[in-house]
Amino acid sequence: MTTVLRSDDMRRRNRNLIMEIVRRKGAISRSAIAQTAALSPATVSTISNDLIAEGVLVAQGNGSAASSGRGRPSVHLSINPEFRHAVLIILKIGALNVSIIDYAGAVVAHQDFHIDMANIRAEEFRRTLIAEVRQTWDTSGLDEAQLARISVAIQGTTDTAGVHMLRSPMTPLTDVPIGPWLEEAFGAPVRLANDCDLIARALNWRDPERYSDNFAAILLAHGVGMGLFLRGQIINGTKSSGTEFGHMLHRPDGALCRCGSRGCIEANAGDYAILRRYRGDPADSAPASRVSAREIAAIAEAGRAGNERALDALAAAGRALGSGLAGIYALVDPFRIAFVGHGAAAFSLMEPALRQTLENSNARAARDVPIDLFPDEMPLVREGCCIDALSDIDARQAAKVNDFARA
Amino acid sequence: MTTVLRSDDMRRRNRNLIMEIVRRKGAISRSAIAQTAALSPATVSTISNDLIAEGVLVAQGNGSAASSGRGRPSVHLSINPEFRHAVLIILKIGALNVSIIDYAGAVVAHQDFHIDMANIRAEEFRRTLIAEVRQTWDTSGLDEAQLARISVAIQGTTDTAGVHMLRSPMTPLTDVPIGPWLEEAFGAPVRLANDCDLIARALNWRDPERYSDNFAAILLAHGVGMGLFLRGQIINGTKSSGTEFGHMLHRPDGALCRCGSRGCIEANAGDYAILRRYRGDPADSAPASRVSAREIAAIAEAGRAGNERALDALAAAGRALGSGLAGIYALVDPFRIAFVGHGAAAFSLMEPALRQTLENSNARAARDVPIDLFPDEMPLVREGCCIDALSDIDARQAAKVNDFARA
DNA sequence: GCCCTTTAATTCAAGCCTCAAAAAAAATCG
DNA sequence: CGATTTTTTTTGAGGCTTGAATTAAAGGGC
Repeated sequence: MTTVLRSDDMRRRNRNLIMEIVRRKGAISRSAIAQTAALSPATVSTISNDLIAEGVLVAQGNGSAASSGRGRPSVHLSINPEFRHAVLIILKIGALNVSIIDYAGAVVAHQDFHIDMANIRAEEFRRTLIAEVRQTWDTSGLDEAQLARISVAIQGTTDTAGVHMLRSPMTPLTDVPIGPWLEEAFGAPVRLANDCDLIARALNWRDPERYSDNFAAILLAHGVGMGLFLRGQIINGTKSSGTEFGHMLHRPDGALCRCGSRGCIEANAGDYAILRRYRGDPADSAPASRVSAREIAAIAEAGRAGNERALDALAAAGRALGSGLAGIYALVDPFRIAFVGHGAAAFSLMEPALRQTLENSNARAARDVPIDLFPDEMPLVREGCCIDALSDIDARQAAKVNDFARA
Repeated sequence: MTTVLRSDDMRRRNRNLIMEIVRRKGAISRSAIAQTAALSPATVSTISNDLIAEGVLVAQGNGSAASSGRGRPSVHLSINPEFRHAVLIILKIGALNVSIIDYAGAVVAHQDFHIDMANIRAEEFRRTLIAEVRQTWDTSGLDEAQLARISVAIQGTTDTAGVHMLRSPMTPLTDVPIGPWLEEAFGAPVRLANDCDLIARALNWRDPERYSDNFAAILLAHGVGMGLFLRGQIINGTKSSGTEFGHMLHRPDGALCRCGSRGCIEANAGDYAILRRYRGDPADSAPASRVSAREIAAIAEAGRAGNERALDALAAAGRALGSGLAGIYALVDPFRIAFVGHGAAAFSLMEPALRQTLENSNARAARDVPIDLFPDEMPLVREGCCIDALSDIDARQAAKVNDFARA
């Protein structure tokens, strides 16, 4: 069922549109905004002057930008970095990275911590997390009133609201209320998101031409995860965020997975699975708990040098990924894939098996699906987390102004 | 990227909202509309009087509806059946059903034709189709200017635009331009849609409480198809409509499918697959070309009486369906399923195997997913086709009025 | 039979919002 | 220094929704 539309909704949406354009372009004149947004100059003027008055945007005399000829010079608008700040937290096995960013997305403070969550109790985790975030915040020298949002990227699943961390390979703890913890400690809205979802979000942000309606980001690391966009919207569980692509069944009674099941895609394409097969360990042997990027790189190297076991292990990974994709492609026509993470560095050796698997499937046309590689996932996770935080601040500010005007 | 919003968009959307409410409620007063839509009585008054002036709605003195007490009696608004008419065409193996409906969705003419498309040439198909539609139209005695829309339900896939029929089990013809044929012959907009998608649409229309954000309709007939809603939107291929759920791989090198591959879900759960296994025919024997509903019912009957082969065949179907669902549930958390078609009448005997398969999968929680049964798919296909046609007429009319006002 | 109460629908003025056109601002060019 | 050019702002018009006031059309009570 559609929902009512009032005139302030109109303003809010056009305002968000302008913010999106400014964020993407960095610095842009009012008239250029009007053109890209298909809004009239008058409207852009009104809205952007409001934004400047609020302190959201700043106008900077065109400055260096070659006073490009005749006419009144355009004034470039840009995000006011000082307007608000956000905390980005990236939680992954063994590590906790905290960044403080300004409203323009620049990192103003950053610290990396080690954390072993394998045997941690919830209360200890809570204290550690808060202490390390606070410590990082303090190095920024900012007033806490400046903090408008905390975004957390996690390996694992969250509830849809992005409040609790349901399950994660980092820890045996389940249903961890990270959201409420941080909200209570810092008084700012908090949202958790799955790392793969954030990678997909980042790709969509970076290059909306390529990554718009339908595409997936597949993280090839210790585990295998997927961030999926369909019809321009991110698809995550109805109850939890993050698709469990890695735990789709590839081969009944196949190799043993970290999750305890057998035959998952991950049990064939995750780091530990590739290593296990390369070593010739039995398929039901316990997954290694940690595999370094170097080890995977070494296997790829061996494969390129012609090592049969390496080639076999990587081909198996390719087949598992291909069969999972074929399943999805039966539901939705083939779409672009980005393989992300250090597994992507070995992808060229998985690719033939993957494409062959697609060709043998019912989604034959998927054989030629475009695939991009991003061996380092961290910049994408950070970028996704960043845009998640900032666009949320934008939206909240727009809603606040609206409510204020109404009251 | 979001898009601009102007004040006429607002009006169009609120108008559509009102139409949706009137369509769903059948006859409803202005004040009741205002309440359900969360619009002010003033706005509803303005818009609905416009609609009445255009002839879209009619006002009927509350009539029978017990003059419910004090106060000025409410006037019920309802769709004006005479405003426009639509042609609904349902194409399935061996049959071509044509209905003419009025603007309120009532069938004013209907004819069923037999058609064998196994060895038909495109030109002959075109002529037959047009002739039979025209013949049915003529029995209605309506003026052709009354025809505002043609909606076609097909077994098979279409392009996303809903213009060409790409592939269908009905015929070896591919890429059949049914849309352009009919548009040229009747001068009304035409859209083709996959039958499973329409079934899902119908469920969403009938019972939006139950079938809203995430659910799937699975058609169990000769083939196995799926209409899938995620986040309230129908998901079909990026290039073709209709998910190919039936051709997801269930078991590598498994039973022979109609499509030529092996191990598809359909090759285990389609009519012919159940019959084949029941008879004890080898799994690679050629699929029967047609199986009647009675045959499936007989197998179910035998199963209920304890026949082992029948139970085995139906359990195999349940396992195949369960494994396909488990795959989807790994991507999206478990959602409600409606099994539709005569296979649904035998579902109780597939259910234990299906739920067991889910329980053994990684989507363990999916074991308790709610499942509804609709043994007769035709009313749903018709209803989906009907609402598809009518809501399109509504939207076009709203856009036309808007454009007119702007010019 | 008349007046009061109650509920539905309409009218009206006000407040937003966007837009086109005109005006103002701020440069360059000759 | 005035003409030209381009950007931005101002202004007036028109569309939309809304709350409040008004009108319409009943039933209830005396």
